[in-house]
Amino acid sequence: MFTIGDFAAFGQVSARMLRHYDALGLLRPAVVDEATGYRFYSADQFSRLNRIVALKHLGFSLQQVGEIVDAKLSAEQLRGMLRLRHAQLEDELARGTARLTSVEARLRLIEREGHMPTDDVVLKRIAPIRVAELSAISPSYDGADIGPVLQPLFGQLFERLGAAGISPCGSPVAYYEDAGNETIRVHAAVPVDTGTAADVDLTELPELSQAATIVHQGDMMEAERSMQTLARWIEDNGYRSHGYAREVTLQFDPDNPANWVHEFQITVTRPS
Amino acid sequence: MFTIGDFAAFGQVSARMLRHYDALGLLRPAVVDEATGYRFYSADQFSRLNRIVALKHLGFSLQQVGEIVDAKLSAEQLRGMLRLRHAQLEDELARGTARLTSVEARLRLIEREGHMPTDDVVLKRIAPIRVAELSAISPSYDGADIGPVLQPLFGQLFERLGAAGISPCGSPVAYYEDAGNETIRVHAAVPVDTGTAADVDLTELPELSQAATIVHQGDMMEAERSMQTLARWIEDNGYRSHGYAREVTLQFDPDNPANWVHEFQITVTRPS
DNA sequence: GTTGACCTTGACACCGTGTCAAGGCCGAAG
DNA sequence: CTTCGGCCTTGACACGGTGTCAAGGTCAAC
Repeated sequence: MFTIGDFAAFGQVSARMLRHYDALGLLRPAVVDEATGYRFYSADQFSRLNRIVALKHLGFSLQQVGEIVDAKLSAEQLRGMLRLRHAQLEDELARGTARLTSVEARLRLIEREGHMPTDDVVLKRIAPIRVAELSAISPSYDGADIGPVLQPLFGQLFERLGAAGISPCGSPVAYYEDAGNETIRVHAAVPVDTGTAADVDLTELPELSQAATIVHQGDMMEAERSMQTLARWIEDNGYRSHGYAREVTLQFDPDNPANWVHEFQITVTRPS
Repeated sequence: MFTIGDFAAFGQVSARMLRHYDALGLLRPAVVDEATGYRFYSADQFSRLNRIVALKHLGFSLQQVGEIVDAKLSAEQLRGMLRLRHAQLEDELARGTARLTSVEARLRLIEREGHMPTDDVVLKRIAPIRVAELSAISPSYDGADIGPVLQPLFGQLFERLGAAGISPCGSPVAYYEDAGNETIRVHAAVPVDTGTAADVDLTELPELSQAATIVHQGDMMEAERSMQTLARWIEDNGYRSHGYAREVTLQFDPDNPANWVHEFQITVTRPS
């Protein structure tokens, strides 16, 4: 017979946890002194304790451990739990390595530049969106060429939507497609949830299951800076960009481009 | 200006968390309507939110995130935190892969045997222990040879300790050393915390920084079964045993060996 | 003016574990 | 026999990040 302290010390668990397991019915002491409430454990309870510890060590919750050790599960169910856990662990590991590369990227960045960036890239999923849009051709990818095409396009779009009594339900989005001959097709889109108008295109922007995004503040003439940050992040963190890019207008001030706020979104994948 | 819901949706955070960040002072809304308490966020707060999200994603706690984004840290301190985090992550990863191999080992075991073992191996650290001991030579490693040597040795040991007025402060431990010519030296030891007696050896059993242990119930004649389980576990889980083994007697019943309980301990290392 | 979607605060829950406090029990030393 | 130190008891609170619920206020659209 062991007192709770001895049992705990030998079993490499805290007495607190043994009481907890008792409360959960996971591991009851062999004997409880009726008068004093003292718990006493027998030597052969070490094997149960070890089962619990081992399972906990695999990352099962105490509840799952309880189900497993009390053999409420068939071998088949057990296999199922283990396989599930296996999948979860692989997932965690993948996330863990991604974290690690991110931290390493940060370290490199700080070594290189002596400080941390103030604009931060985050990875997100972009849900599909129904939009109304107009498009046009721009002679090049240069910001100086795109702006003059895009601005009036948005102007027209809002005008036509207003005329049709449709109001946007989200922030305007611009995106681009290669149109050959060094030119690109510029799309000005705005989310709508319903309604239709003859003179705008209704379409659905597809989901971006993994997009690297960065918030750019200020004039689009300086967008290059943010795009570079984004590109470097993608490379440093072991992703590969997939070309498809969007710009979401979060704040627009016709009088002062310095107040503009955009989010750039680029789909990325992790080559493994 | 965004309401909390919009800001949350776009930033891929829950509104609950935005309120939480507000409470922590981590991200205060740009405007709070005095009359209604409504929070409003400005578009340029997305960059702060993104910094927070990105840092959280590296696994920093909200408190650490706060310190980092509020630039309370010098670049040097920042480097320090990142390096620390880097080390932690590597640790976690190592533990994660160990877990994964353990789960895989379990799966193999269950596929092989159709059920889970009831005796479970756990890895522990064994602290160094001061012991009083006697030793003798046994002709072989065979349990049938060792028992008859070990038993009287323990008898003598306890007798001499009793005579010296010393009482043990832990469970008896047996361990073995190769003594050449196929023979082994058998040690019978028992932990003591103080006192000395001329006719026993006082020594310290060294720490075992990583030992695979299993609890064996019953007669030592069947110890082989548990030892095999242990050996297989060690192999399946990617460790290598290091020869050095101990047997701790957790329960001893002179009348009925079926009631005996021992723990076997073998030092292991993880070759990587 | 009604309705439905959104906002507010405050609270409780999860889980595994540490820690603290107030008090009881036990064994050894005086 | 008393006292003391070390163990035991129960009960509580805390951590952290997040979900969820309830009760009530606000806002915009119809």
